[in-house]
Amino acid sequence: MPVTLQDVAARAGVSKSAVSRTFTPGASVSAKTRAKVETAARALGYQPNVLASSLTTGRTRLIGLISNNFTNPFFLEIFDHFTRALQDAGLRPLLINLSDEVDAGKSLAMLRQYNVDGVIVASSTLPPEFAAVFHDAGLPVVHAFGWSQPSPRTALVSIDNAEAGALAARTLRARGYHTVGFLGGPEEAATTQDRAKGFANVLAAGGNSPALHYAEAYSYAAGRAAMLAAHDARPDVEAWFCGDDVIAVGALDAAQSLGLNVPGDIGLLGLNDMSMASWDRVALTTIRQPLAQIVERSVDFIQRGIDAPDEMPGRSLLPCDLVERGTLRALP
Amino acid sequence: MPVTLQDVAARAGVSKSAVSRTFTPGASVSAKTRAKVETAARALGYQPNVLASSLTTGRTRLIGLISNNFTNPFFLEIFDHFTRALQDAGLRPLLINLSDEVDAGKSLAMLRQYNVDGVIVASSTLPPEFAAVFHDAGLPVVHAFGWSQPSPRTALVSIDNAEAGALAARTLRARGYHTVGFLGGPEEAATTQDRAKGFANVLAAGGNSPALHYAEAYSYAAGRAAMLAAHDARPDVEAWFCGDDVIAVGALDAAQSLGLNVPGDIGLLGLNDMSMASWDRVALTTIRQPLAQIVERSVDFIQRGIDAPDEMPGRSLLPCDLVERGTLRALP
DNA sequence: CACGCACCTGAAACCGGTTGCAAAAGACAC
DNA sequence: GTGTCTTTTGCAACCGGTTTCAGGTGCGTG
Repeated sequence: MPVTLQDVAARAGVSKSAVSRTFTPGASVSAKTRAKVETAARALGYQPNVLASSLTTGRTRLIGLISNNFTNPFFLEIFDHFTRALQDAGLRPLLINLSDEVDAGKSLAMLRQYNVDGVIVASSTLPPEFAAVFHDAGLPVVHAFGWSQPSPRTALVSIDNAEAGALAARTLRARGYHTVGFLGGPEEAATTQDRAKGFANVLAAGGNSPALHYAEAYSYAAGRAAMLAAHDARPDVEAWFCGDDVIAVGALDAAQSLGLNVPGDIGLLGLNDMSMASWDRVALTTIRQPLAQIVERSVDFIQRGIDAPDEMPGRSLLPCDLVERGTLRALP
Repeated sequence: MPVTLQDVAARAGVSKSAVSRTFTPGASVSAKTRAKVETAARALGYQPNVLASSLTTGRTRLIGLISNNFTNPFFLEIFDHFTRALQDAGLRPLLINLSDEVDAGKSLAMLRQYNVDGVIVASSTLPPEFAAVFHDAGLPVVHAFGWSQPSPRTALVSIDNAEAGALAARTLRARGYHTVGFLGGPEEAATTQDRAKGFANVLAAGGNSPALHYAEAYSYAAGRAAMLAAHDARPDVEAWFCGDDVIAVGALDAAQSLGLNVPGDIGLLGLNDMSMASWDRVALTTIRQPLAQIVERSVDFIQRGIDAPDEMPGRSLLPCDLVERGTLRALP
């Protein structure tokens, strides 16, 4: 049913090779045959079969997009940007949901069956070693939104998490909060540790140290539960830097249910600037991740990894900034 | 670098065919050769190349998952379910973001290059004709979350939108709201019209007709703007049935900014039951779409469409139910 | 007009599998 | 041990492309 190279060749009265070359940039075809082929192709509605050509070229233009974060609304924005950016680069995302799958080997097998040209791991909770598995299998990998310590071997695009933590600490201090805490995401995640470290370092300079609590997941429910526990343990904390926005919203509602006024009684600071943070009834003061740039850079790195596999994997830490809304008191 | 059928055959001391047959369910291989092949394959870490086999079988196990709704948080839940369900069925989603692309032909070309086995259109705003384009190209199509009038040719899984509208009307009436309105999503969408119709029909039975207003998109900002305009035009309306939850949240904040108390001064009813609807500070009363079942059924239909292309496309309208929260007054 | 050269072109091999076919091997009954 | 029937097996062709290679074409030049 679908029209093939052969069909076009027959109709144009040339060989398969001629047709193939017409569609291969940089191949040697005369203007005349090119014209003949193009007319025939148009008439037949010919679409080259990428999969068939991948057999010989070894390129599928397929990119595995892996994530385990399908409950965090910020990731819809991430997917939106990634799908567009990949499409614009002529690549196609094969979306892999790792939410219940912890085994990197298994997803590697899935992706190799499809000969993907590269892998983008979009997750702040998957460990660096996870991405390394793909690298060891000879695939270009970019870990986006991950940890920020020097990476073993894979490309990385992320904010500087320690710097984000530091920015959070400076922000809270500038607003006169003395006793502050970190209400982080999953404790074992490298990003969480990086943020905690940056946060604590700045406080240490002033002779303080933060209360540390962790939510079990990046979700509203986990954030709410963590805040209740954290406040119970440390009712003296005046402001919490939350692991991310969705945790912060959970914390916000927990505070409300405890009868605490935000930002009067307690301050909350998020991270990400997901779209809901700007809803009036949320109005979350937060640290913005430069989403578009992280995605753009990631796709750029993946392209480079494909074109020049032996080059050193890139590494890019982008700056964040503060978005002032209503959950921290104003600067004095 | 990657290990091929040939390598396994050589190591096992058998022909390529034997290896191929070992991995083809239902093929005729003796237990002895099967064992030899399996040991060799395991030792080499062999992964059959789906793409190569697709050349002869015509099956890629790739499914195009098309959506244009990357700003509506409910769709993250949809993607979560779809990716899992497809994975469980041994299929892989090729995610296509149509947000800026209106041309069905162009996305068809993209998908044909990859020989997808089928297409799932997950969108309430793309017109039925859009899905039909894929059908005409000979691809199994399922339109999920779409309109509910008899479909031209493609499979459809959705709620009964007219019935959802009717349920909304009955719900508002039972709570004593007299003058009510529909604050729909994009006016041209078939789903919007279906919901409006069902809503109006029930009211007509009581001799009433609803105020009708439409948001320009399924987004917070559009919902907020639409509510401001709608209230300006019809300040007498006591309760609005909103096109979906994210529009409803926009409306909720608009009401707040107008100094209206919800549900005291004005009632709001959503549709979808997205996760944020249950946030304390949202607490949206809404009509729940049976997300998991819609997805499950869609994947089932796609499988059937692949296995038996000539069968009539399926059609499934699933029931919704009311989730009572805080944006409508209680039953008397 | 013959020669050299750059440029095009088609035949054929190949990518990694599947499958129809005919021959080989086993199973079974006698 | 033989004949027949059923499995199992390998060969070779094929899926839809790409690419090497050798030969063909057209051109400018001496």
